[in-house]
Amino acid sequence: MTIQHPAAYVHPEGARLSLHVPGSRIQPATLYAAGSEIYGQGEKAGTLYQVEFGAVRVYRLLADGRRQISAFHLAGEVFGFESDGRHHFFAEAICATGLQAIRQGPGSDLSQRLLPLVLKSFVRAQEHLLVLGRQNAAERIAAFLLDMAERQGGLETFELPMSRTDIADYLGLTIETVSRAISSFRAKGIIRLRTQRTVELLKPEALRGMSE
Amino acid sequence: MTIQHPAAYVHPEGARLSLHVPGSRIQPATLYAAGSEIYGQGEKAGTLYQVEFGAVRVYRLLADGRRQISAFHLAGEVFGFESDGRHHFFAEAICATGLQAIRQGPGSDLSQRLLPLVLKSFVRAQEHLLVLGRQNAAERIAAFLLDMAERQGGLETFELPMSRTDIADYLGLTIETVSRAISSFRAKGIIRLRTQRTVELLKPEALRGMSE
DNA sequence: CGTTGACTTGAAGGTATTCAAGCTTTGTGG
DNA sequence: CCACAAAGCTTGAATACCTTCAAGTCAACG
Repeated sequence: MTIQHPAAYVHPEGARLSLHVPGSRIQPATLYAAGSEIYGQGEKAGTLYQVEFGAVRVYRLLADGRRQISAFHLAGEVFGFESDGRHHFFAEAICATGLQAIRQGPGSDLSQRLLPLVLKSFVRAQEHLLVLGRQNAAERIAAFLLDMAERQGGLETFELPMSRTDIADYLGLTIETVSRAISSFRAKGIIRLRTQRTVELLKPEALRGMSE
Repeated sequence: MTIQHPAAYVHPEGARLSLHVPGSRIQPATLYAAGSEIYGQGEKAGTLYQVEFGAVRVYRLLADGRRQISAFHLAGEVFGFESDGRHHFFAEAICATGLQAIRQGPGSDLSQRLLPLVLKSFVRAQEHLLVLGRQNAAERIAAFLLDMAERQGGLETFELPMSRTDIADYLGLTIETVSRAISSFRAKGIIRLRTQRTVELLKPEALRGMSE
């Protein structure tokens, strides 16, 4: 309902960094600037990506510009799965993001390792269906904040790499409704905002009580 | 929002039929009566199912009874994927349904064949996110009817195996809203109902125009 | 310090829900 | 085979929640 497909920012397409993230293969990561496109709807698929750092949004558009973000991907997570050789979605870097490409050599035993990753993404999507289909605005925001906290190590203070507009398009709400729900949590002493995108969970139980 | 988890009907658990569906392995199918449970949340997973005939709903419940159906499965389709050995969802037969069990022998090359199936389910779930997050009631019903028609061979007349309540819980609406949208399509001459569950598409283009 | 984009807050309006009643279909027992 | 009951579906009216429209505040950056 909100945003036009943003024209890709200028970004160092193909720029390569040598990164040594612990536990990762020692390979160069590709850097994507904030807002740059990783792949687009209709493009040929076949490459998977693992997030080294930063954050990615995967989304789809309706003809009139309404946007649904189906998933955010944070450090460590793998995305880029498609079913018939073509991408059905767009993927963009939300902020400066390093990606490790995983080539799908045909006939490799990669599918053995891929299956659990795809299954995890699938279960996550299904659980998000419950949020979009059956939860109200406050419940959606509560579930979202808890999910973000958990995926960033479970600490009580964490960062939101994405804008309110992104959150709205992920949760099927408007930016105003997102803002109001967050303000309401703040007024009730459930959360505190160190900055607009730094959240501190003061009463996580209160959020858990809402999201189920 | 609607339904309590229905107590499983009496059903011939383990009853076996010899079916010879063309193209399928010649193995006995298990018959499930309307409303009977195939698996439940928390149960040990590991078995996949292919629908021989009938229809299945896969869903999740909130503590207060709100239900979200994440997918329907019709003849030919495979379901039962789970990510960590436990089912996160419930699966029930909607009507009398025959299922072919696919055992996941560990270490088999089954994952090679499974991957495309999981990917297809994943893409389907992601596309449903767009419907739940960004489409209004009429658009949801339009998309649903087109999807049902297509999955039953693309004919202009097809059956809805599920109740209005199931449709509502799949589309994130109430039963009344589903009924009103269908009535509205009927009043506009877009569809005709031979019976309450037999739909005839008079102007499929009109529906296509709504769902994107 | 001024401008731009992101975010917040307020008020009015709209779409879907809730509550309620009536209708249709299906199944069951007499 | 009919009558009745139960379930499923439809329709109407009032309400609620979220959206839309509008204005104002805050933060980042040149």
